[in-house]
Amino acid sequence: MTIVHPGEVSRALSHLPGDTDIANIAAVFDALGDVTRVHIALALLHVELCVCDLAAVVGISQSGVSHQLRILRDLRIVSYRRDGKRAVYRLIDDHVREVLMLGLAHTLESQEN
Amino acid sequence: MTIVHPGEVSRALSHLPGDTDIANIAAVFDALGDVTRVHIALALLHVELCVCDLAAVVGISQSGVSHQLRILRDLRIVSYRRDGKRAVYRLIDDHVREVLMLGLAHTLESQEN
DNA sequence: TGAACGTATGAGCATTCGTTCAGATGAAAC
DNA sequence: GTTTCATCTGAACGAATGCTCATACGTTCA
Repeated sequence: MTIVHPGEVSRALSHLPGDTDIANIAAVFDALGDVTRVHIALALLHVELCVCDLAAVVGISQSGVSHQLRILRDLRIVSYRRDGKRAVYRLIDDHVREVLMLGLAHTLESQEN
Repeated sequence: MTIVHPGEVSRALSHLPGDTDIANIAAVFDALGDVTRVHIALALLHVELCVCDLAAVVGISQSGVSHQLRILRDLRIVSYRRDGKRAVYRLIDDHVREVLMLGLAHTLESQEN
């Protein structure tokens, strides 16, 4: 396998993040790349919700939601506060909100053809 | 499993896209949620590249790149033009570029703590 | 303290995914 | 036509994923 356009290749390489950064970016998108997890994230776009309410919204077990929330927490997509026995989750910042809305916009656009 | 905050739940539900839309949004993020595919997409941020040059950049076989490009094509993340025997790929629009850069920004921010 | 409730975690299983290998398709040059 | 080269596709296999079940943790209230 040979390089056909060395100039373009080195231009591409020069703007490319390091392997660790690429892996982290992939991890963030992967976290949102699952129906259950985007469902959770979209549900949190405008309100905070506790785990059992999230389970009701997305329609899987409380345990399943908790497992997915761990992934979203680890990737700094959601955060939570304790309210007595409850854990109330929210999106971590407007940055995440923006990504979600771009994703939504992208799929709505794609439907037009 | 019971609903604890009916008001918040219905607020969440009222802003939620339909199941099909949610699945499509998840599919788009999932497409970018793989190291190889996001590597490809990031390589295309500023240049067009043919398949074999992409293989050189991301470091897997040309066949593997082609398989992943199919997924990115199907989800309207990349498009391509033919140049003789070659297929030259590019990001489909600035929308996608914006999503990628938000993802990059998010991971760079997360590193600060 | 002990019971009750919401949440988190670990194991196990079915399913999905990404890769390579081998071969097919299609375009250009002879 | 045939050869060559770049790309695409299908099969197959190991690795990773998401769910449920059962159980543990931690907080509240009696």
